[in-house]
Formats: sequence, C-alpha cells, structure tokens
Amino acid sequence: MDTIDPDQRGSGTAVLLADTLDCPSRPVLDLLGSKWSVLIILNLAAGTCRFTELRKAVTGITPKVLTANLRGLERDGLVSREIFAEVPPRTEYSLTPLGESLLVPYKAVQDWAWEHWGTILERREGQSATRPAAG
Amino acid sequence: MDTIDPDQRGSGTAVLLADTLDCPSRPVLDLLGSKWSVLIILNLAAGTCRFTELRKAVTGITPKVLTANLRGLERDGLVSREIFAEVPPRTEYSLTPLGESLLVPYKAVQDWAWEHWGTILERREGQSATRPAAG
DNA sequence: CCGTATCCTGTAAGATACTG
DNA sequence: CAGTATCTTACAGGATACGG
Repeated sequence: MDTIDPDQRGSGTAVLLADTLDCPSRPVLDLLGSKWSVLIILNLAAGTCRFTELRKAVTGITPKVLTANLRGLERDGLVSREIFAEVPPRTEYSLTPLGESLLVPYKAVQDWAWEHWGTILERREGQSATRPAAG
Repeated sequence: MDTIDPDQRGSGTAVLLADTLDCPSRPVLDLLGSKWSVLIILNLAAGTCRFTELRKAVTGITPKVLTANLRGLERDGLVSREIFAEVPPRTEYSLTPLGESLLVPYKAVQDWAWEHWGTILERREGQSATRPAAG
C-alpha cells in the first residue's frame, strides 16, 4: 500500500487513521449522510412514531421519500416497523438497538457542528465554489 | 415546536438529541459524506500531499472531481493549498487545524463502522431495497 | 391512515481529451 | 505537474395524483 505514509508526520493521529482507509467508514457515512435519514433517526430516538407523525415532524419530506428512507433503514436493521391490522390502519416505527447505537457517532458529529459550523459559514459568505453548499 | 416530545421515552438519550434538530448536523454530514472527501481528508491527515500524490492515493478519483472536492474543502477552511512558482509547478495540500479537528467525529463514525457494519452487510445479503446500497 | 405510481429535476460524479 | 473543458450518466430527491 502506498496510499499513506504515517512517518511523514510526527502526529499520532495519522497512525491512528491510516487503517481507516481499509475500513467501511464510507458506506456508513453514506448511511448517515442521506439527506433525511438523520432527521428520521433523531425523531425516532425521541420515541416511536407513526408514518404521519414522522411526515409532520420531518418538515418538507414527501411520502415517497419518507417511505424509501424507512425501507432502507428497516432493511439495514436500524428501524423496526410494526403494523397493526386495524381500521383505520396503523403502523409504528421505532429504533432498534442497532439504530440507537448510531446516536453515539451522531453525537460526535453534532458536537463538532456546534463548535465549528459557524466558522465555516462565515468563510462561505462572500465566496463561491464548485462544491455543494450543503444547505 | 411539535417535532419531538422527549417525554415519550424515558431514556436520557432522547432529551440529549432533541436539540440536534435545530443544530447544523445535517450540513456537516453533507460535508463529511461527499463521496471522496473522507478519503481526501484521511490522506491529508497522514501528511501534506501534492495533487498527483492524492490522485494516486485516492484510487479511482478523476482529476476534475479531485479538484472540485479540494476547492470546496479549501473554501470551507479545512484544507490549505500552497502553490510554489517553480518549474515544474508544485502544489501542496494539507489539513488546516479546522480540518484536523474533523478527525474526531470521523473517529466516532469509524468506531461504529468497525463494530456494526458487518451486521448490516449480513442483513443486506439476500435482501433488496429502494435505498442506495452505499457501496 | 398509510402508503404507491409516475414523471421530472438537480447535481455529484465518470469518461475523455486538452492546456499553462 | 497540475489542473481545465465538455459531455454524459446515475440517482436521490421533488411534485403530484391515486389506491387499499
């Protein structure tokens, strides 16, 4: 592997992170990074939700997109869906233990965001770039 | 706000995360989540890199995309670019302190990935979904 | 209430070729 | 070496309407 040479820098951080290139961080970031999933998971973290409740809570999401996200999260074992055969129909979504474990890395991202996001926004004002503005 | 009712669940986690809905976690996740940025930052974490070095290290990236990502990271103050007016030309990219601070949330994601990603992959095998497979 | 079904759009990214 | 210039593709997401 010639991707990284930890000796190039004295810091211990580099060594720590060299391995990450072989680890599945990227797919997990895809998982976390999809536009709505974080809001869905955060809402579910506050308690079980029905479809329409989520739809209201996650402002702006369309039913199609909400369904798609929920199905994906369910497939990955992060969210569980319980269907009640009643009239009118009822479906309840909640976080699985695996889904709840995601709150830990979320927290780290959140902490970083609170501390540094303002700095980035300041920089962006009056600048332009090819890269997405992320918001 | 009626987006979340922390009292719905006894757990302390919910209260902790209720605030996150108002915080800039999402844009930061966009920042981290762009397909290549994590690999770029991780490589730069190991030491200063020239354009071509990054191109080799980040396997599969095209120069256009690499440039676009680097410009965005530079705009946001995560990466600095130093140009040497020499022949042949030389440009060196490195992480700013702000960029290095990103390694902390990365680490949290990475830890989660190592612990739980296998579980998710197992679940995905033999299943299909509307959601992107993320890898 | 809980979704599906279509159609459409925006944009990151890929392929390829070229320049200071 | 360090990029830029086009063109094209893939796909999450948006708008809107309908079905069980």
